[in-house]
Amino acid sequence: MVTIKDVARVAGVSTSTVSRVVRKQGKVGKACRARVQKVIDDLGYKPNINAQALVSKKSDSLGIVIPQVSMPFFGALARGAEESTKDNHFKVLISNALADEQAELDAIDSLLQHRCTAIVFHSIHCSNEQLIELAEKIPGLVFINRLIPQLAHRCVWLDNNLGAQEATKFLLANGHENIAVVTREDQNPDAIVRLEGIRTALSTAGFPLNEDLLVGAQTADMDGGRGAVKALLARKHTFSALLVYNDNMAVGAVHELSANGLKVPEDVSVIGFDDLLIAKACLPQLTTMHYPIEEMAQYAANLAIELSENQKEAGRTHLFIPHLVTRDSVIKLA
Amino acid sequence: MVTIKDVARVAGVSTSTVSRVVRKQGKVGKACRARVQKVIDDLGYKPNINAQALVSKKSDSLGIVIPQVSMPFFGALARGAEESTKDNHFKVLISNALADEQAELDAIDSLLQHRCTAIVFHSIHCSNEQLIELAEKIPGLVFINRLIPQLAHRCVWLDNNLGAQEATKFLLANGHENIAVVTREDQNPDAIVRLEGIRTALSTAGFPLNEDLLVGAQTADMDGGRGAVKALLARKHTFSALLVYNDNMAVGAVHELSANGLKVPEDVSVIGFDDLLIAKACLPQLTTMHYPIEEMAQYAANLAIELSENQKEAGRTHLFIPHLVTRDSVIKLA
DNA sequence: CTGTTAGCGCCTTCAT
DNA sequence: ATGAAGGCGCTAACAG
Repeated sequence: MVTIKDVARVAGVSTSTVSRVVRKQGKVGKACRARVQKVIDDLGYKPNINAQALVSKKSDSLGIVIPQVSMPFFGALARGAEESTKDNHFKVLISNALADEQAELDAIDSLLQHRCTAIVFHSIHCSNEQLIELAEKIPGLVFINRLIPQLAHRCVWLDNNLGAQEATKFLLANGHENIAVVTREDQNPDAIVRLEGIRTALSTAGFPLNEDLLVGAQTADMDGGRGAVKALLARKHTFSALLVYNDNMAVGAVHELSANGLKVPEDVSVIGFDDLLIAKACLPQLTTMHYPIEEMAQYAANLAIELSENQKEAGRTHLFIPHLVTRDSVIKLA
Repeated sequence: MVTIKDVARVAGVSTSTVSRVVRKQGKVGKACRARVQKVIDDLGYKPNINAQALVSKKSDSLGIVIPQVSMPFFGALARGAEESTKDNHFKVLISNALADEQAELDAIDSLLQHRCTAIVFHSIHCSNEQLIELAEKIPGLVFINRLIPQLAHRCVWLDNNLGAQEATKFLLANGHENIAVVTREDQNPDAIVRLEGIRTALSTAGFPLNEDLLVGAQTADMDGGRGAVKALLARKHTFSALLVYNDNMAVGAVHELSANGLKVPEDVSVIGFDDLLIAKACLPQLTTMHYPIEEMAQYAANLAIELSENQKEAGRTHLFIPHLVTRDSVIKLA
């Protein structure tokens, strides 16, 4: 590997000068700059990023901590974050932390060891208190998909309540009154908020949620959706529409309905949440709430970088709004 | 950030000693080691990875270059690579390079600047010559999903020909003789090899491919699949089964067939390739060839790390074999 | 404008 | 078994 010294020697200047032309800052004579640049090109010199990070006490990496890159939702998140690094030459360091609280903490730790100063954190296991403590230590830490009241200006999140209301209202507007709801069984905060939104919209419209039509899924994937619908059908209550926590579960729901001879949307309308590829792959294509996770991640990444560079925290809020994507899984009732 | 000096001072030893206990190598007195370790724990000392990389001239990062993390196939690849870092404490540095040759080269460059010595490269734009040149410079560079004959021991790839034959034979075994094929229009090497496999299997069985039943898709996604089937149907030839380049396209194909009143698998059987989540989301669930990309990536990552550490190249070959996953999109003809 | 001088945090001989 | 010294590649004052 050719170093700055090699360039300096060949160009007949000091390393400082080379450093200056590399980073295009500081005053360098026109002729001199050209000469050095030529040597740099000729030798194919590339600065050692580790050395740069060492001396400047920060790296040019944006860290992101998510449960799993391979899950489409988080893949999209990673993609969005990466998009924001196109301009500034940042690299994305991904830390997967699916397991538990400790895994998340370790992931952050590892990023810190790399002197990552800008981090986007999608935490599902840590407590608000823990996150607040972390945030104090790391100015460039931003939370995504989570609202921590005391740290609102460092959180980029989605209005799940509004989204759920919107979805509900759409069903209502299409004449559905017997609406079944598939939520998550676990304590997932998003699930709780969405369910609240659903209840609100339903009550407001004068059709309060029939608790017999509420089922919980054990897992937030297709299997979970199938299982929940199976349980729902076993109850033998009638419903004309199904409001599902997310697209994966919704697809599972469609499968289970179909396996029971119920056609979507003719017999049952289904609406999802997220708008992942899977929603378009489903037949009928799923009507769903679009979750702008890529944009959110890009925004969060920019925010993290900004915060890591200028300490001052902009007082703005970072709330995103989902919107309805109408496809083929919801039918208008006569 | 607490440094090695801080630990040394508090523990009353030299930095060398601390360094020794941190890396658990070299001789250190039992009592001394315990004392130092305690200080390390108390202070929460974590070595600065950039400094380590600088002095040791290599980083603990595994680089991977792929077109896009957000595409499920590559997400799975990233996941596999990451899996291999669980043991050794490596971190995964992802470089997305979708655009072109230059983007791929830049991605490698950037990894090199980080002193990544182990790299898994999924190249779709570079020429064999370019890759061979790179491989000479980077001992820990491994190619995935691509066979470069001169570099076979550095390539981890899939037997696409065999896979395509297998898929074809399965259709044949189910009584299908009029088999339509949806391939990719571009010069994608995998597409070429798979098509060869299909031709071979078909000819061997005595039903050489009817060229009228061969269509190319413009893109390798759902839309591409739809478009290709649309074109195929316009030709008004009969066929009982559809062999599609990959799952995304196959799902598009199912949609287009369905839009034309053709039911899968009753009217037309469909088989895909990859076995992504989307194959299971499709209704009917897609019968497809499982592409063990996660295992392959994990293997490739291990190989890259191994090669980067011990120069000697194991003379083994790294060929993976896809296998059939039978689901609901293929019917047995009477 | 350009060069000199000090480190950044860590590891690696080489002494002791 | 432990410490001292030097240097990895680069940048940041400070001199000229």
